[in-house]
Amino acid sequence: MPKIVDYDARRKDIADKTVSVLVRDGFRELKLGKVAALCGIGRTTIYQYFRNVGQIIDYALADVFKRLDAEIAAAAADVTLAPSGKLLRVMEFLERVAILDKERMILVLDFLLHPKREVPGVEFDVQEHVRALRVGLERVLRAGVDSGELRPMDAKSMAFTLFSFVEAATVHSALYDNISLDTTLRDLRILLDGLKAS
Amino acid sequence: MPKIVDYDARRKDIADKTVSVLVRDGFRELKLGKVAALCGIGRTTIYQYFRNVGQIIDYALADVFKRLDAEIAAAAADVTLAPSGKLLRVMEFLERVAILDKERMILVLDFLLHPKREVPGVEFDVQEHVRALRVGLERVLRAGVDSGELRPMDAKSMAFTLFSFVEAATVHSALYDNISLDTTLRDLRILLDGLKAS
Amino acid sequence: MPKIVDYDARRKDIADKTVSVLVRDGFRELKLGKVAALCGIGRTTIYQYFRNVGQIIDYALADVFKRLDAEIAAAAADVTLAPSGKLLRVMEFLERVAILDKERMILVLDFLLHPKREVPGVEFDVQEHVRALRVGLERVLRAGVDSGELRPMDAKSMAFTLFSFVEAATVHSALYDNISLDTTLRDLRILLDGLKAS
Amino acid sequence: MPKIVDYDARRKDIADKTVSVLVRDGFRELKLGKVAALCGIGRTTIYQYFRNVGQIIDYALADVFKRLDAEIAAAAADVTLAPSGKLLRVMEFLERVAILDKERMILVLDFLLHPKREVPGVEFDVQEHVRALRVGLERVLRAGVDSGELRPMDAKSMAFTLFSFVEAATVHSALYDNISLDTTLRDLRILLDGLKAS
DNA sequence: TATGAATGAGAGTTCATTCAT
DNA sequence: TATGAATGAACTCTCATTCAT
Repeated sequence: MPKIVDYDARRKDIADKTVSVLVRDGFRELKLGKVAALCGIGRTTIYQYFRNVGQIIDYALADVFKRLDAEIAAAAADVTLAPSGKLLRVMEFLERVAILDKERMILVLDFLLHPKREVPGVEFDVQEHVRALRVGLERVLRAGVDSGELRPMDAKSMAFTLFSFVEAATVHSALYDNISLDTTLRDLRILLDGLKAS
Repeated sequence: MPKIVDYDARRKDIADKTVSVLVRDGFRELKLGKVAALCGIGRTTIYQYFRNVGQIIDYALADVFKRLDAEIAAAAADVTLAPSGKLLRVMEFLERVAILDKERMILVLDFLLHPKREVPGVEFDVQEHVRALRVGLERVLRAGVDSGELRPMDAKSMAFTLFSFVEAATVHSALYDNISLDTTLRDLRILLDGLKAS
Repeated sequence: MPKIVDYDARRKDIADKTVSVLVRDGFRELKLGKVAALCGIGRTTIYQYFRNVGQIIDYALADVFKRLDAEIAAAAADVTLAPSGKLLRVMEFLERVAILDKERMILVLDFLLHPKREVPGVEFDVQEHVRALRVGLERVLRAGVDSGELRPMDAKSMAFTLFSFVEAATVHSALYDNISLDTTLRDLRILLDGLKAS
Repeated sequence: MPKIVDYDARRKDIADKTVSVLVRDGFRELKLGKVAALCGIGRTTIYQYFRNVGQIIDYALADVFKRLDAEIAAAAADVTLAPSGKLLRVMEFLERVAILDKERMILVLDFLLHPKREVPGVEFDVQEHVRALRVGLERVLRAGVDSGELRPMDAKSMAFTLFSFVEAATVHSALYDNISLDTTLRDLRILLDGLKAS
């Protein structure tokens, strides 16, 4: 019987290291050799796990959005929460990711800034997935407005604005290592409080 | 003096086209061949105007910041304006650039997101220049607070926040072609009004 | 103005050397490095003249058949020759090529033996071109039979058989360097004489 | 003794499939992965049976010639046959192989056309073995001439010519699937009849 | 025995850059 | 000045082969 290796764990490791190199050095400097070295494996071993560079990025992107999608869905389905509570939960989660998992979020931002795909072979449609996320936010907002818990507003536009907040947090955590999650979350709560019907 | 005009015009053209390719296709797809084709010149002719790829980007970045620096300096030096007026002028300018000259601003954002330089050979320090810009903003804010025109605030933090606004505008204009400059500026004015001492 | 190089001459040189390497060492040992070395140029310079390996082979094959086609057409159109004369001219030409330009003919034979294309990217359809050549031979044979100059025969089958003669000559000149063109041609003439109506 | 039977059977299977891939797709497309897939075994299992690719080809070539050598030897030793009978038996056998076992014969032809060995590591000397075969033919011819059964001839040259017949049959069966063995053998018999002393 | 894991060697190919006109 | 020619460096990816179970 062959060597026993945790296939999925290694896939994840390769994808993580790829994102790291990508974010630290930029797309132009993404060399599989660097990734392999970081993983402690041979350069060609990567091809046991991914067909090509594009597939690694695809995996990383799908992985990010799987978590984001799941959280939004979970919040939406949480019957113990009023719309404002759902909103807070989702936004806190996004901020948390933007600050704690900043490399992945920068990757997402890269693809938003360069729609024509940074790397040939990447099939994942970041733009579309972000749009879907925003629609999820919108739905929560609208539910709050309908129930009278949130003040009347243009839900679409507000979803947009709330997303800006996440983007800004991503940019800032890229720029400054010491962004405080607590402070950011406090600011967020104040902002969201303002959305409640008086 | 036709030659000199031609020379500088072509340098600018090459840099502009480079930024276009970069932003549209991503750094990884930046090929001098594409740039030359867009400029309608031979591939190697580029080397008559720039020593290498890094120098083209350097030129483009320097060009952006020359305008930004100049505007901030001009606003600061404008004796006809009160601090709040200077602030408005600077911020309006930045928003305008973010929306109307979005490719250049995306380039700047790219370098902010990837500090280790997207292209080897680029010497221009974007981080440092952005910091300088923010310090300029801070100075205006502090002057306003000191003169009593603006309400007391943490100027440093506020400069930071105001910059977020510009970054968000850049991301959004990358994402959506039809960002309205007017709406954005109106929102900006409301926001800045809130900074005035009552 | 750029370096002056005889573009077509170099293309031909590259194709010739490619065929040489191919025939001497086999398809598996066709390495562009070897070809480039034989041409006295850098490995990557080849890509100035051909898009990829397949294109080189395509060029070589097209080149062979251009000559073969031209000769068959010329013989067919030669009004000074009776059918038996045309037949002799064509067959002598084919034998001559098989012996004097044996590398190119071995290349053709390779593709006949391995219909699924030896090299990915080769588009030239050798089987079809050989078929066309045989049809040309057939036409000449039929004209001779119709005019009464040649004895009645199954033209299709005879064209086939005459081709075997060329193939055998190719194989033999591959095997033995000292195949005598004169002897082969003499045998050929005797053979073709037998086709004449008594 | 199931294991030993299995072992040899699998060696043969691997060699057969290797030849198939080789002949169908060309040497350049010979990948052990394809062979393993055709055999229904894992890619690396092949190394339980052969040390490397060259050894597989060696085995296949040796296998072909073992049969050819044996048949020639058997015919030569067959005291019930006159030289012309031996000749017929050998030639019929060769034709039969050329048509019924065409893949193996194409393999042989490949090595004749590319003396420098198609695959590095192959040690089997095809040229030499074919030469030996021809010498065997020659011996039979000479015996016939000496006994007066066959008409006087240059045995060496005639052995050569008879081989051409086999080569042509191989090329043709590669080209056209529906080569008729019966027709070919009938033609062969007529041809060989012509060698008999009147 | 059988085979997944792992990898070094090496191929084709691309491209920024230099050369030469 | 402008640019085709030329190429070295470097990258992605393939594959035979070895390792370890």
